[in-house]
Amino acid sequence: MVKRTPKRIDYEKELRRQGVRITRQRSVILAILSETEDHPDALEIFRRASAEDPSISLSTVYRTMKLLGDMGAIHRHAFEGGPSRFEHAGGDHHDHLIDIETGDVIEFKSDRIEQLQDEIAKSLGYDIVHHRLELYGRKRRAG
Amino acid sequence: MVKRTPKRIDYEKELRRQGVRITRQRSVILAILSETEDHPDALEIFRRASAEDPSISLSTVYRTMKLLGDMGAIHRHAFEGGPSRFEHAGGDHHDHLIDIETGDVIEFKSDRIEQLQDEIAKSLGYDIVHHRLELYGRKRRAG
DNA sequence: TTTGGTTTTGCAACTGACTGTCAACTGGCC
DNA sequence: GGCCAGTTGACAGTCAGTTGCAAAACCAAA
Repeated sequence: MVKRTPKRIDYEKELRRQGVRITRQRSVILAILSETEDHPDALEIFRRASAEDPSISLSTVYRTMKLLGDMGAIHRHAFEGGPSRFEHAGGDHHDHLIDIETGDVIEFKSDRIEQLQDEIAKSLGYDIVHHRLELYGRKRRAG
Repeated sequence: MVKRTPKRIDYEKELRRQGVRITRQRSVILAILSETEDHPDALEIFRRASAEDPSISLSTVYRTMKLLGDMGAIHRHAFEGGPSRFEHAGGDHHDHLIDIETGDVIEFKSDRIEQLQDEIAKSLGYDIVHHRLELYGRKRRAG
């Protein structure tokens, strides 16, 4: 497995090209998403956005996350027992290991697992459209 | 991968042994769970239970699912874009392939994938407590 | 078998995470 | 700068599930 390399993307240009109107609110949210390395939920994004622009509403955050999800600019993850968390879609595909004690999310990738998934789906007569692989674990105590 | 063998379990005795009071409602729900081969959600269980005992309430279904989940008698699956679905915990561990057109759930198992997951977690300094692997796919059109 | 004291239940009100409605506002092509 | 479809904030509504409470029901003990 391989840790993903951070990557700062210029969403605005690309989204504008796709006909998306870039409002002040969207601009603020996009900046937050492109800068963050973690996986914030809507409320956290709202909090960070409010610091930039106190007039922004939570509805707008939700609407924007939905829009960006549909445009493929971000990925939504519904980890167990919590609200959806988001990340920008810039990097290459990866899965997640969630620290059940801290909620931290670690990204990993395994071509071998992906390949096995394809084989399994094929043997059952299916084509995979997408998948979800999440490991929930606890940090090993040293010693 | 291997399809799981159906298995009818006597929950009542085991639960009673663990100090769980077996009420009329729980008995009905347990019978439904032990007989079904699919992955019903709370509302569907409620519907089936209502046929047995019209006085049963949806709250009781939810409460019972929570209790049985905590006792380890059933597994709860929160597949994408829908309510939790349940299955009895009798069989051996498996993952799920969800038909995105019909909602059908197919069970599969891959020791190789499990093994790779363990290796990945270990290499990241974690012990896996549990995991979630779901393939979302479309049936391949013959021809 | 009756009793008694927890537990559990049904109902209804509540919660969290969104989604929809609508009048007011505003990007961005002209 | 003007226009106007697209977007926003406020807030009501939805959906899945949880919770408070008085009444009912387990089931261990007598």
